[in-house]
Amino acid sequence: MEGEKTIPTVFDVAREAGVSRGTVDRVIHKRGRYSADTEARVREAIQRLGYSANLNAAKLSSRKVRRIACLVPAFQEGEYWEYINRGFREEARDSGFNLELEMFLYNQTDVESFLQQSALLLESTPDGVILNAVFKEEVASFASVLKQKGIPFAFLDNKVEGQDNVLYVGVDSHRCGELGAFLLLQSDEPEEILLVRILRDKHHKGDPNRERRQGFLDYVQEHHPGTSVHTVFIDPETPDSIAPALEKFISEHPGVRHLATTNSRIHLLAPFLAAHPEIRAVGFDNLQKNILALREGQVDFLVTHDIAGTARECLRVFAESLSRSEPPSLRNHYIHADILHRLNLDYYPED
Amino acid sequence: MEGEKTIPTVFDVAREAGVSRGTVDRVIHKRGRYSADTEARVREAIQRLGYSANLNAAKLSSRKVRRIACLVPAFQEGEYWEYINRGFREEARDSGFNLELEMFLYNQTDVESFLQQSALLLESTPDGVILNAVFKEEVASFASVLKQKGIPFAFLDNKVEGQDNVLYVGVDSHRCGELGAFLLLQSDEPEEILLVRILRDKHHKGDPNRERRQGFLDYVQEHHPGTSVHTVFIDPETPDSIAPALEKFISEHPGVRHLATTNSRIHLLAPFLAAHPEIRAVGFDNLQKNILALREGQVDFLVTHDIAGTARECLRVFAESLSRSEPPSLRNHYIHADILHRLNLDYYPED
DNA sequence: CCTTATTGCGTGCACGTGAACGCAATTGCA
DNA sequence: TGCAATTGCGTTCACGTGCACGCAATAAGG
Repeated sequence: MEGEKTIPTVFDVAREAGVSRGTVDRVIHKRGRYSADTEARVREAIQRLGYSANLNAAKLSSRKVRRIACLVPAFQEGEYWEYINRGFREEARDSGFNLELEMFLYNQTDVESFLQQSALLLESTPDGVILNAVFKEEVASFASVLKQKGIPFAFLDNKVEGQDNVLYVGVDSHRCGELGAFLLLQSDEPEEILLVRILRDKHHKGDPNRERRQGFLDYVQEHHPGTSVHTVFIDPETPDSIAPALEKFISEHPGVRHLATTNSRIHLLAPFLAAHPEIRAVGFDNLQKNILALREGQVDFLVTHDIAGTARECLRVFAESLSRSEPPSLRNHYIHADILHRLNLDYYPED
Repeated sequence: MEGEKTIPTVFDVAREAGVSRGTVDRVIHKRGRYSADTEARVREAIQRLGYSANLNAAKLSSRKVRRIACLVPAFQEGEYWEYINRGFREEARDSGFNLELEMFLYNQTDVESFLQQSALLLESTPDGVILNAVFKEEVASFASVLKQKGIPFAFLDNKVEGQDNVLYVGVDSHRCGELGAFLLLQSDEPEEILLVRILRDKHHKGDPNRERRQGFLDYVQEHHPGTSVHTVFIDPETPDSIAPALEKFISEHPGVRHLATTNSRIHLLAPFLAAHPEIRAVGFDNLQKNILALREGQVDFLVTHDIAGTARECLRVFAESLSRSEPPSLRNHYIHADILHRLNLDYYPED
């Protein structure tokens, strides 16, 4: 009919700018060999036509292997970061671009290992980096190095402030913490609740869940000022000690009916919770074991997001921005937080 | 290194089957001009190599326009089906295939208009049909006609039973109804609750939310057997009469503290709910106006799914199956139901 | 001023698929 | 038997992009 505006191609841009297709391509990918004047004309033509590359054609054509380095915590089977890793692998496999992952895994409880892995990463000179900001200062200075070296990077799941124009993909952790607290307390007004912290080493430096926990505490303080939050530390390395420790706490505080964790391992408390059906429990993250605890009723709600899907999304957006040789159009790519309950977990992506 | 299995192409299949690339293509797309023997060899080669077409290349190459007819309820601005329509349009625009939508919109309250539109649809002989099953029997017989004519089709959001090997994309409505009831009641045990039904004509035949409402009622009956459900009908055409009608009900049943709707228009009750903060309210579907009521605290929870996103997903999967000239690999494509609350609505897809 | 880099630009191939075209062999029909 | 229609198959172009290559014009260096 009348609209029928056909999508512009490089050829249209070339014609509009009065140059050849190859020149347009060189400008777009900043591969040099063109004059400032030509660049201006080409960019203007791109603007005017509203051109953007056909991703299908780009993927089909791209023969170059892009090496993406992932600087994330090491993991054991079934842990949070294994899900992230799986998301990365899946996306790399069928993104259409030729992505090659190089994993640099550090120990979350050991700054030294982070520094070591980040040094190794620099040696391998990848085409791009995806990283998680566990150790705030160290990550910030590492980010500066990347920026200075001209290596594009993106934050997954955790960012450091003050890094502008950088992609971040992840949830609003503080808000998730609030949401967890809301779901735990809802219409109740308990005098005391229990926050279980599951840590290998309670004195180490990194704290990936700080914002989430802060959100939880902020919510309690604001909406339930009469409620006091007890904290119990448990060590995931000695699972047998968990139930006794909690039983001891409960015997000392028999009024407690509400429990939460702020990391991803509430499943470790499942045996204890099974023995205490009167305790309402809220946890985070859709690990398979957590889902199981939810399905069996030991946990009431999980606040989560599609972990592997988030990693995929992060790599996808990042790879697209690399293919355009330009920073991602969206700086902060916030992921929706899901409330998971026994009644809506069946079709949740890969539980 | 050793794995390095490269993804097989049509050429690999052709070599494996001892024929040319064109022959493989004709077999895959069932375009005739090949012997039964050849077909067998080609199919076996496809199996053996695990071949599946490169979607990027397919999209790039496909010049054919595919006409998809959508047989769905007519809508006004801001209504549920407008979101669906938007999802269709977006996906058609940037699916990469050359999709051309033809909308056949019928009046949900009028079987005749459905029959009329479905007749018009048949006349236009589309390449595929996406439809919603409002009038069960009529849809079932229409589906038979489509099957007999060899026109592929898919159900969105509502299906009729007994249609095998057909794509369905949507939520588990019964389960969503249960979830809504759970969220409404949670730890409470009220004597009576109010179910508001918003209908233009309470005697018409179609009932798109029957399963959802049934799920709601089933949950109440099973988990709160002491609770009685009152139903009030209101007419969306006369919004001024809504609040008075509900006030009247409340004055007659002063104990009611829980309210739900099972269609998508709880936003119509926002003024009433604003005047009754003591009433807990749960609704369905992330219409902008519903989101607003959630944000402002008149509604406590929405049970929903990404409406436009679901429509996109439906069209995407359907178009892919058309391009493969084969029924979709997954028959029932269930969509996860989301629990929406004031604290997790900010990053929900297009509210 | 001559030789060699460098700059600026155009051309051509490849990616994997869809689908039209063309050609030979076979079949159908009178 | 003769000629057209059909069947079975291979070849070729097009889709839009990335990127290597190649050629001319200019700049750099002796």
